[in-house]
Amino acid sequence: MPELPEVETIVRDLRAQIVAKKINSVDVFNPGTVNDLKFADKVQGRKVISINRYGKNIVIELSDIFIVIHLKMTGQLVWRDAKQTLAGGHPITKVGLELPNKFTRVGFKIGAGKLYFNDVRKFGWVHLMNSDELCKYLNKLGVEPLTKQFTASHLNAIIKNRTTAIKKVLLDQSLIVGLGNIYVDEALWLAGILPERSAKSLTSAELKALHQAIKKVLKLSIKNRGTSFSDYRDGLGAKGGNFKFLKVYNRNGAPCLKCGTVINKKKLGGRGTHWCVICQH
DNA sequence: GTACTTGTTAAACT
DNA sequence: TAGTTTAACAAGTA
Repeated sequence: MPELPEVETIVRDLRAQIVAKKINSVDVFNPGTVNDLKFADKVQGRKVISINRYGKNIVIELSDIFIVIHLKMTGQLVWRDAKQTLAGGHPITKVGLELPNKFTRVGFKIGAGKLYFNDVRKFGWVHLMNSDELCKYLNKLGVEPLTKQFTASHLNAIIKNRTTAIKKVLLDQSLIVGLGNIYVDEALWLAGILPERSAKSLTSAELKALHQAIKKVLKLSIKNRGTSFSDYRDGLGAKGGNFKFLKVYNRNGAPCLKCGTVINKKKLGGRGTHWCVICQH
């Protein structure tokens, strides 16, 4: 699922393709994906000024308005150049990779290429916001974990009065942005902390370990261009390479990479949670 | 037919 | 009031 590393990868890919180019036309294939009946009319003819990531949100800045995109679980944002080639310039020869397809919800013609928003489950959205609406929306988000604002003491302030499970706190986008089910499990394994531990019960040493682990797992995945299980694709339609670097997520039944004990899986807060009974306390 | 997958939020709690 | 919990959303896959 697209979490911070995946969204960051997409934004970097697209930045090289769409900035300073004009949006020539827009096709809204699924009206429920957008928030404005005149979405296409309002976007067509404008130039892309910038594209940035805020948490798991993608913000495309136009002259006086913003396109805000959330991929939720199965959303994709894929660029196709005029030659309709895949990442690396390879021409599309495989059936099923043509775009738009039946899951394409919005299509943009930008410069000489096309940008497709695909989403199997229709959870994702493409919204138009003015600067006031964008500010109000972004103000609800918590700290970015890869900025210098995210210090160990900041993390301490977040967890110190919370009795709920540390995993749930880390998933709360109003506290810390960008972590989803994959990287929370990875960070807690790396820090040696049980996902169900009460947030406020963490010791000072555990807090520091967790702070470092969060940054480490996110940076590793960005380096590997994100984790692809099924739906995630980068901005050019290719899979990410971080799957084989995962230490616990989706490794239930396999040996722990620290101690060899079989990795467990159970539901916590309605989410599949993976952990090692020996290494995490 | 049923269980399962997850990011976010609204609503219902304590 | 603030923190916490749960259900709901959607739709394809196993």
